[in-house]
Amino acid sequence: MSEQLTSRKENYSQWYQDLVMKADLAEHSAVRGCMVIKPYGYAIWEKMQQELDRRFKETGHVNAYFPLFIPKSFFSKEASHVEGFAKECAVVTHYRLKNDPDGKGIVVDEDAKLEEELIIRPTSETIIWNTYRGWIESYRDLPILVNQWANVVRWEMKTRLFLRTTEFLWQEGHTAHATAEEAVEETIKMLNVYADFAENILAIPVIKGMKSPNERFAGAIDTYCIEAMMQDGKALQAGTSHFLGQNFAKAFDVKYTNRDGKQEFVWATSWGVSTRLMGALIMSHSDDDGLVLPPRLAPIQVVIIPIFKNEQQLQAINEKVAEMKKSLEKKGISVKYDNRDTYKPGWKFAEYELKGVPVRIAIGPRDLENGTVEVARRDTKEKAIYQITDLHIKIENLLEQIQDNIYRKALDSREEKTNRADTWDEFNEILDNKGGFVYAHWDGTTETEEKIKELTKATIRCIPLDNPVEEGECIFTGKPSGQRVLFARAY
RNA sequence: CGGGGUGUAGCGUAGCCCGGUAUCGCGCCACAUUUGGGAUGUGGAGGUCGUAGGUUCGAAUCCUGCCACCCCGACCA
Repeated sequence: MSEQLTSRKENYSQWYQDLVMKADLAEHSAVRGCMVIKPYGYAIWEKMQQELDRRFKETGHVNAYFPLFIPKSFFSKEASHVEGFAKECAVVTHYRLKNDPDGKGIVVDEDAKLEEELIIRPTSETIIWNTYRGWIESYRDLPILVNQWANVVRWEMKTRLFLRTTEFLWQEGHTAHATAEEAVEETIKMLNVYADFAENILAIPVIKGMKSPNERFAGAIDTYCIEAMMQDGKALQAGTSHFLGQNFAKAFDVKYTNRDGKQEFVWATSWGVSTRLMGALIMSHSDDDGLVLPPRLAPIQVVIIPIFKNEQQLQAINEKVAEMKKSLEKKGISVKYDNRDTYKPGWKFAEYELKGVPVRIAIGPRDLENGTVEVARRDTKEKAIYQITDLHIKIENLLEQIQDNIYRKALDSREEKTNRADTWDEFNEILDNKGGFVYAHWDGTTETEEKIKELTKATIRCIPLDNPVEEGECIFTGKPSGQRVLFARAY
């Protein structure tokens, strides 16, 4: 069967790529490292946007938009920031093309060289803080709670559909506060928003934590993150929230006058999630038959497929389905009725499984006689016969059950892939044979962290927030440690 | 960016070593029979062989540059 995916067991990354393409989520474009997000993939991203945007607004944020281009000089104003991003910036140097004087084609017009090069934003802290300088004078102007939905460009060496592309879509929140306490509170608040979204909508369990100094965002005082575990035992950072201190305020001279009439630098946060979440979603739940979408995120929650031998039967089914569809939609359920006669039922079954539609309803002449339908759930592949009379209530419940089941399954899978290591040998043994998360003691130094990374490819994903205090010895150096940190090989 | 690989119809491929105008499967179109798990038969359409040059009477095939993608490293959300 030509439509089948490579199995996860056979080749996990091939499976991932097959799935992205065959489920019609995205494809490679003519531009290196850049993808085309196809309508079905974009519909899923739009659902993510809606859910996140609602949560941002509920927590007092507003949307705004800043330029794609950033003057080069802005980048050098915050030392560690430029260091972190300099190596992966796309630079605009000219503003005009002309016909090639030596023949056909078109060339850059060297006369149209920009006086100052423009950087295509890899992130917007610099342009935004340069702007905030003009917005903030008094404590009365604070806080500023702004989010931006945008595209950014990072010239990564190696790209992978959704997980790492040269251009990607994301949201970036940039807030300004009068006090450090308030900014820290904001940082944690947004981390919690992300965690809530990941667990309740995406059905992906995450571990909230703080990055080690080495893994911190360029320009941040503290970087918090949510970390998820994929089916192949690799970790994936699903979102970050940074406490930026006064670094950007100082770099861009953003001060406010406090109640005592004194000038103070403003405190900042930034936080973001990207289309990478699409990758997390796929690798958390999907199987060898295709995508598995949690109902709360699925653009199509229920697909109805008629089974008919002739036009007359189809007519009768159409009428029945119209009622069903209406009562389901009244419950807020998104329903697609696929009564095309150009594809056979079996083909459609496979197609919607590939696309991860949570519930499929099949209805044929037999059902019309009995007042029933066949209901199949995507997550477990189970089929059951339901009475049509109270179908909408049962489907509503079923969608919730599926949402829970998908989450629980992902959680079980993560637990199974979470281990503790007390010795260096044990640590290596777990990474090589099981993969997954490893809780282990670490002496707290960047040197040790880097050495471990070099030897095992495992990094400290985070220092979990709910970490118990536990005395122990660093698995690598044997030096004393006050708590375990979370290691894993990661995407 | 370093090492390895690939690029032939919408997709997957054979042919390349040893030069003579491209093979097969899926898909697509038409018709018929089908329709409760990816239908079958018959007929048909579809190709700048990634791209630009070079060698040659002749290039998918040999040579060079470039581009893209995949795998493994280094970098990262």
